[in-house]
Amino acid sequence: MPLLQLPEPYDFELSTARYRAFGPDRANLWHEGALHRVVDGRDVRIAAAPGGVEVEPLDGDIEPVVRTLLGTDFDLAPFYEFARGDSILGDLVERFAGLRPPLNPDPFETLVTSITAQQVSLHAAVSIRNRLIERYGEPGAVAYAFPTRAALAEAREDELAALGFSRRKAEYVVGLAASALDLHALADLPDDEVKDTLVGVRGLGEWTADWFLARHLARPRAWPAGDLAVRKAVSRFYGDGPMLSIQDVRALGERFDPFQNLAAHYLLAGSMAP
DNA sequence: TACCAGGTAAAAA
DNA sequence: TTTTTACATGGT
Repeated sequence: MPLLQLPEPYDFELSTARYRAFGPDRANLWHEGALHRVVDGRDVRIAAAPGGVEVEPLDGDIEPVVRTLLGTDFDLAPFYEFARGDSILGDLVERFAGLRPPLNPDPFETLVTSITAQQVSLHAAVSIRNRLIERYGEPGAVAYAFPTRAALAEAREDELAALGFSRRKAEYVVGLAASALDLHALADLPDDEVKDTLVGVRGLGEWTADWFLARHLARPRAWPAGDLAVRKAVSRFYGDGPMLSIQDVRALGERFDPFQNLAAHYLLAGSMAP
């Protein structure tokens, strides 16, 4: 069985918890102890193994996608060193040692996923997204390939609405898919230009742009201050009672510079636990 | 049954 | 310019 070595520390259970937390995700499916995702039409199975992960099948096209999916881009050592200077964050990095935020390998999928999650609970978002995947995606052996941009560019808004999208969100998804914007080119731009570009697209606001920077581009300073769960987490760990405003949370993120992205994920992890 | 949930654009003030 | 409202589903 092909083994992919991962940097230490790496905690597979912790890092993949997101794929199980809000119900099964058809495109990143947890099945019999392994994570499945379709890469270039092939169903790839990823499971924990001593010294890394078993990946089947594995080749030069699949490896970078799996590495992205497992968040190996993140360099934890300097962040952990930084966290020791903050008693709250220091405690969290000990409790969640080896947690690496999983990244979404595809920019279009990242944005459509964010649109589905706008405003509604993540349980509701996953449910609606799964119906989208089953309707417009391609089934693999276990998981589904997420719908292509071309497939959604030609989708009827009525049909998306029938899947549970609001009329507005159906317009956002089809409009984004049919737009001329080169989503892969965003990877070459600095954070603020990525945000400016995305926020200029109808249906994509600052929250969506911040999570795109954090969970697709793995930008170290990405800080989704407007995210309700981030606000709750920051308020719990650094506030004194009432929930902090978006502006307060945005300002407070400066204390984690240049590790805002990892800090956000560890705070969220700590917030999920009792 | 209500109400809230990892927002956004457009209308109204 | 700032504040309010409509939106749609799933869980509690």
